[in-house]
Amino acid sequence: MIPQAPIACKPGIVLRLLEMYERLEKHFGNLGWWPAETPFEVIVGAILTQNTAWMNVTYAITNLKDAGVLSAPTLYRLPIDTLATIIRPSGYHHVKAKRLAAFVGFLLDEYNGSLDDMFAQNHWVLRRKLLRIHGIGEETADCILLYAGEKPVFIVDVYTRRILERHGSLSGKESYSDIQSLFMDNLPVSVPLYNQYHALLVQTGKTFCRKEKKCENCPLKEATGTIGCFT
DNA sequence: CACCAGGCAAGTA
DNA sequence: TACTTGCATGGT
Repeated sequence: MIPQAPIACKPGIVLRLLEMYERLEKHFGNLGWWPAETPFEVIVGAILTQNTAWMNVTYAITNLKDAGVLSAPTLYRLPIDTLATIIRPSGYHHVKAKRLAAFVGFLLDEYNGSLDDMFAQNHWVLRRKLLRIHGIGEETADCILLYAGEKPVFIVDVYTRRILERHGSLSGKESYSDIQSLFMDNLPVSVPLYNQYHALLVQTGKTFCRKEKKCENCPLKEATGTIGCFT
């Protein structure tokens, strides 16, 4: 179950965030994110899925597995154009090949290729290091920390923004950090909770809140209005 | 056929 | 700082 909420929180907002979570959880059940077999595969998927449909990412990851190069040392040895060809189905493949190479280079240079060593440090310190890697921004860094490293960091993505905006809880001008703080200051610090909450928001976004779709039958349709904070 | 997907960096004003 | 643009494939 959900641990106790943090001390420095706003109870009204806590209740609304938890109500939203419970409605989504009841509708979708446990989504079991991240869909990957290893932490390294999580990180590769996090980079490949940038602004890209997940189905296309699965094709690229299958290609990497078939080629036997889904590991840091093998990826690092691969010529960049060869890597780009292998991940081509995920789109932006020349850009993403460089981004994968940048991360793998960082991992080998700084931690001798060991993800355990990389994650064996304060995760906010690690977050700053990840953000310096070419191709890793805030969302990708947080995906790596939460889903590969099991660190309690809340992920903000386009669906998080869109869903909260449609419920009148955001003006649209908030920064990534503003929205991340909205969740982290008002929810218990919990890896399983952050894991499932983000997965639920993405699933809700895909199912009910895509650009072309209306919000019919959305589990949040009957939910209370704005969360507050920014409106 | 048009539209869009689980971002990010680089360029411009 | 605050926009704008390029990057690209495959499903619906």
